[in-house]
Amino acid sequence: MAANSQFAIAVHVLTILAKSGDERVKSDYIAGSVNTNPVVIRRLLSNLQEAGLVVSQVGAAGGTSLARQPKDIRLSEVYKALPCGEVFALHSKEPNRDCPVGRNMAAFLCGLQKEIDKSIEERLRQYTLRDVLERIDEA
Amino acid sequence: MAANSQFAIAVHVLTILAKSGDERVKSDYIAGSVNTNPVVIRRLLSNLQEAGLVVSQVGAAGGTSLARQPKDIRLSEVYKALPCGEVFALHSKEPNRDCPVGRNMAAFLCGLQKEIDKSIEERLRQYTLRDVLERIDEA
DNA sequence: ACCTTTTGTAACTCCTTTTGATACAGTTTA
DNA sequence: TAAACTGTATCAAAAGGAGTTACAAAAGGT
Repeated sequence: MAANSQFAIAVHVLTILAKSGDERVKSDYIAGSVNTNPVVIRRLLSNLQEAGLVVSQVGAAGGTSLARQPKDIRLSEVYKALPCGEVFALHSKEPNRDCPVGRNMAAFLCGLQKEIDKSIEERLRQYTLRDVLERIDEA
Repeated sequence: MAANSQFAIAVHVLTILAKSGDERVKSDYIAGSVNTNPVVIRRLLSNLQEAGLVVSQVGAAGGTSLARQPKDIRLSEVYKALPCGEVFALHSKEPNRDCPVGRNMAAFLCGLQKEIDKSIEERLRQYTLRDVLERIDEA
């Protein structure tokens, strides 16, 4: 359970919201559907709200709904909204400074990380939430 | 220290081997350069050897060297050689079966994972170990 | 106004994974 | 045969994610 499942859950949650249209959905309901704890969902929704993808309302009759049409929400936005880690981590301990290779390795790898992240985002930009809905329904 | 730094270390290690040419390098030396434990290095080299990227020899005067020229080792091969996880994890607990969204979500996300992984590999295929050497040296 | 419902968050435990470390068997060289 | 390595098993330590409980703050209904 260590790997980041936040993106997966986020897509799931957003799909539920998309299906609910303008109706506000409660974290309790979503949690039941995703099969987890409501707080986990609220934490996630908090991130999505910061990114402007959803709108939540507190209080009785509160809940969350999409901030935009499904066709205007790209999965790349979802990905960027979450505090997911990079594809690979840099060295945990800094390499030995006496090693000529180690000295410049970090800079190279850091640049590579950014390139990869860009690739991922480009790929995810091809899908909107509406695409997801269609795939889910036709399956 | 939870995130996977194996890819980063692998590139570092392979660069050291590339710089050493045909000479066999000992895990102790590499560990000193990367600033970690020799066993961590040997575990990693074990993966790289399975993938046919390096050749190790046991016994006195043993050590490891590249199995091919740096120009013939692509970073995508390094990536594939390692048991790194996926970019995002699927749900840890299976979604509620009563939820129509949850039922088909896993299949969609699984396909998406594969697509992303392909993107990463395509990007990494553009770099050979020789490219890394050049970047490291010119910096 | 008050009570209920619901979000937002802090704090804590639990679990998993990665890393680091020790130990030792098996191999090879001299 | 002794010394120097790799290959691995095993364990402890560290970090992070996920699940929980608890509660303050906000909003609606009566």
